[in-house]
Amino acid sequence: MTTDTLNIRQMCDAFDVTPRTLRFYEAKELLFPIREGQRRLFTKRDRARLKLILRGKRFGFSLEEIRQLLDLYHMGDGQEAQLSKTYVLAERHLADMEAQKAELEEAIGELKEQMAWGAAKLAQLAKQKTAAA
Amino acid sequence: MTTDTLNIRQMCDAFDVTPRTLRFYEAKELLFPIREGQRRLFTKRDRARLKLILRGKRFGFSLEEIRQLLDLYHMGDGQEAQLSKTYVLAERHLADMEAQKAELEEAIGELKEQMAWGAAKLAQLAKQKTAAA
DNA sequence: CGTTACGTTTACGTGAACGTCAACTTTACT
DNA sequence: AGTAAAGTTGACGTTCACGTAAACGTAACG
Repeated sequence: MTTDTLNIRQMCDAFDVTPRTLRFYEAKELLFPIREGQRRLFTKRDRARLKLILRGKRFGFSLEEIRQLLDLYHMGDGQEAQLSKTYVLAERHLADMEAQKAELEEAIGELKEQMAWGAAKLAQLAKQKTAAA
Repeated sequence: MTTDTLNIRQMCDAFDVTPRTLRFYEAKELLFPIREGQRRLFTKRDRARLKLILRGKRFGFSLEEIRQLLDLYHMGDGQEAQLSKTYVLAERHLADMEAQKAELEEAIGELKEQMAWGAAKLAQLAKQKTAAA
């Protein structure tokens, strides 16, 4: 196997982000690449985290929210207090996502309705054109 | 029936936004309140649009994207060219939302897995405490 | 008629999430 | 040894989506 770590360019290509973004995420403590001399090397863990970061962004979470939530996916074998605190956060997060899913389904339904209406309107216009010919 | 329009304060209370936000949305041509003298009056149409705006925001769309999409829900009886252009945009929007829904379902699934793991860990810790007592 | 409440415009400020540029190292060739 | 490529650290700039403060209008109330 190759080194199992990616340099910044490989990481950027893999996730379609800029170096600036990765450095920024590191500064914000969302990623923790190891260093080889002065250069960053992104581990498997960083890749997993970045995937979650980008997903979180798509769902409209801020980086700060995401930072908190990342711990959910890295629930180490900490002490009970920390673990249960994290668990509570996860519950909230889950509820939020399920609410969003419901809203999304509603939105999709409504948009489809509108589109059906538009399609009908277009068909009607097409018919008029045919009749006129 | 009362006037069927809301002043800015009523509108803010109804949607939990600030006056600044409503004025900002008007400046960005997302809302078109009518004027009574110098004051804004928000119509039923504005309420429908604001609902869509806030929904769009929750799904991570920018205000500019939302502005374009708002026309989808107000597909007037325009001419065919405009109507079909709008329709195409709607198709893209729909595809985007369904992709997001899929991603969301995946995320929910993964989070649930993590939570199950965390719950097990917590149960285990509780058991240890019981045993120690 | 003053003032209080509500709204308005104008304008500058702010936090988040990067973009961009300059100056510098380090490694990799030739 | 020279130089190009890739990466690094500041540091300032930018866009979006508003917040916030100042100065003003106006309609109603005591």
